[in-house]
Amino acid sequence: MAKELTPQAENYAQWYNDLVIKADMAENSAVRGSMVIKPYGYAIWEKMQAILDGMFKETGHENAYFPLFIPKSFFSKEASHVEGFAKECAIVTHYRLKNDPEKGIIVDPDAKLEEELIVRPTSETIIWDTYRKWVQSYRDLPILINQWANVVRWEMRTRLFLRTSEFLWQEGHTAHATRQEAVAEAEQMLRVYADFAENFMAMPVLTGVKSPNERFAGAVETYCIEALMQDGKALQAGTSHFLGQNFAKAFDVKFVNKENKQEYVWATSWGVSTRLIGALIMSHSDDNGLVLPPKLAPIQVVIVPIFRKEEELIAITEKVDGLIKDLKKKGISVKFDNRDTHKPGYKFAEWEMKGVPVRLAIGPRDLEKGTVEVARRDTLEKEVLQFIDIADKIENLLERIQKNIYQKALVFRDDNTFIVDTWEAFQDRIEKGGFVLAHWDGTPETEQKIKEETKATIRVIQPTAKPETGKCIYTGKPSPQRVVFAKSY
RNA sequence: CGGGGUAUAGCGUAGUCCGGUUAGCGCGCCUGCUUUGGGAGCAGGAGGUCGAGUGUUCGAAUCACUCUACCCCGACCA
Repeated sequence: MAKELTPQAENYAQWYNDLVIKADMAENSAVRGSMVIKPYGYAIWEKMQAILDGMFKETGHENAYFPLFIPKSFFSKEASHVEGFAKECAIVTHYRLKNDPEKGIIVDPDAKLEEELIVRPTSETIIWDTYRKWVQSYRDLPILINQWANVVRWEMRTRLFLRTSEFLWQEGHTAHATRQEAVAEAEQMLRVYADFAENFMAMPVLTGVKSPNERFAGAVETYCIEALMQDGKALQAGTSHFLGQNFAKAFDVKFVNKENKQEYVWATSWGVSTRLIGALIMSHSDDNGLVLPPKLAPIQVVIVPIFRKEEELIAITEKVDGLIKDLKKKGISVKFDNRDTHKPGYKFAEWEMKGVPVRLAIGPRDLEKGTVEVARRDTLEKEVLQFIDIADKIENLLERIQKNIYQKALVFRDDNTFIVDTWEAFQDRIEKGGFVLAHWDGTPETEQKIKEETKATIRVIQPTAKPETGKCIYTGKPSPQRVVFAKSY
């Protein structure tokens, strides 16, 4: 009973923390705000990486790697970019330590850097400084590059996966000859993210653009996918930015177009991070632990043998050997948990905590009857099935689980999306959580005031199929469309 | 950076107010036997510079001062 989670209903934040620790995904490290990602958590990240990486390559991108350190001066080149990141930068000032007879190891004051280095909070500056050298003609464009990297943002408060001082992510940085092409790229990558969120993470997302207040520092337009967590708070799960010519101008990246005229290059950047693991957890999991969508589960099927004697284990092993091969042939990852150091009940609880989608239990009784017990993690249902054709049945079940948890999350989101027309109803609804669709007069001032009074921000402005005019919830001024408000992570 | 709190074995904690033998308990860990279809039982065992430093005292986990780290609430944020 050592591994009980705080129930969600009692304290959602505590539940989340307990789960990350007890499912063995990550733990806090000796460095404030930085976590150790443990093998099981990292395996989930590797699955995400592999799928996203494939999608990026499918859309024509290549991977490259840029330095961790960025000269301080680079940051001052794009004004709003500096403003956005200045308050959360780690800075390298020295390059050597020395022994001090009194204080032990100290920073060698003689080893001060001429120019301090910033540990990258994002790589636009160093990348655009590099792109300058790569681009002369329209024939050099587009540049479609992604990098998998770690970045550092010195956050005041951190939470495992959701906000850590150092985090892993990917950042795409593209350069284009025209505005239209860059906008199309930013929109394309938003669709890639939405596709990944919905079809792999089984997490429904709203897509659209950010309000000016919430825009990325240096962007002309920020597109985002926005998900609703089980506690009614929104989570920004991925962003794609149309950067206009801001960085090209700041770093003087020009090209000669077909008409032999100098033009600044158009840019995009886009990223998702290990925060997605937090999103995954808070989309599907329950008081028994993690619930993973089959497409991202490091282990999709676990087989727990039930045995007293060595001979029984041998018989079971023989029985499941073919099944394991069949499943692997189908690309399904299987773990045969034949440890004799733990009892079946312990294993059941452990794999439940770790969110393995399908668990098979097989013991002497099953061997006699030619059956196997199949348990699914999402519904916690168990049934005894004939062993015949079991690999096909499991393959089918995994697909059903993937669909079911998406459907469940979708219903939850729809049940927690509200249309509100009065300020009183708005305040009340925001307090209770969920997405709130309301009219807004379009000004940053109003958004700011709403944030100050309710802590809610505009999460996303969705593209409008049918514009619905109305009056701003706060000022009563005319509004062209509803926007999505929520309290967020 | 403001406000509040905590620091005792791998983890969770009792003891601190009111100083006094060997710092107690649960989980986990190790050994043995019995167990194994939902987190096993019994028996034995190992494991502690009581966050760090200084002071008060015959004597400090306990009192005083200083420092450090972490947690919670705010402002900031993927």
